[in-house]
Amino acid sequence: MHTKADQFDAETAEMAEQAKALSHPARLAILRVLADRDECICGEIVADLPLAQSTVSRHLKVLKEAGFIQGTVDGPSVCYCLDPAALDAVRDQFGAFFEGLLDAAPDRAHC
Amino acid sequence: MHTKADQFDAETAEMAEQAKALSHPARLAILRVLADRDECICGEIVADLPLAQSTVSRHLKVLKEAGFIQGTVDGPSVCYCLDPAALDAVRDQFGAFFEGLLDAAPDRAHC
DNA sequence: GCTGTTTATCGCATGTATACGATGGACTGA
DNA sequence: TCAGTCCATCGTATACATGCGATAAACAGC
Repeated sequence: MHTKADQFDAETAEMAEQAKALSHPARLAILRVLADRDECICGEIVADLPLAQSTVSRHLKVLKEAGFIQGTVDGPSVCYCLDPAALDAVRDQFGAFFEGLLDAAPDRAHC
Repeated sequence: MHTKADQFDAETAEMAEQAKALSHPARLAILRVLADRDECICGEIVADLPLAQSTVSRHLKVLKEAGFIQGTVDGPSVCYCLDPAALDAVRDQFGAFFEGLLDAAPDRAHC
């Protein structure tokens, strides 16, 4: 067996999954490209990254499975866009997590 | 060669590293334990998690290398604590990242 | 010094992630 | 229909991640 993630609660597991989706620079770069450029054609993303087309496609799949982006077929090409609602939710979740840590931590510097 | 992370800018690479440190439920659980409990002895953390001592020690090392926690030797045991300054910085960095995405994205729903 | 406790590290096994080229399927336009 | 374009997936290779038991290193107390 490789991972024991099952033994943690669902919320924690979900957050870890989301962090994992953000844990590769190529995927962060893809998100930035989608936010910055006015188009979202897959081919343009590939052209912007120093990676092979098949590799970028794989990263796009990870981001899609994590819910960060959507992809719609547009004739021969595919249009990828950010999912603002999902990003908003994830931002709130991470924000709440860090707040929870920081609320309890600062007064406990016994180290 | 396995990763091409070198081909992305340092800021992106650093953020990916931090996300990777948060990408396992055991590590999120460790951070919560350190925030919630009034002690931070390694042995207590091990007792709280469904993992072997050696595995927890490995996760602690990852969190330490990412800067999220500090460990100080206290006699025979080791006292781990959150690093509030580091957590604050990471929270701001992630917050700014998501804000940057959301500022540009919402009006671009061509998908 | 010896012994027991505590934690880090090593060795090993297994599963996952990343990358690329090659292939295939879907669509467009001649 | 046929050729060309675009993208996803497959196959393969390699590196990393996770887990455990066993062992080592550091310390406390006797």
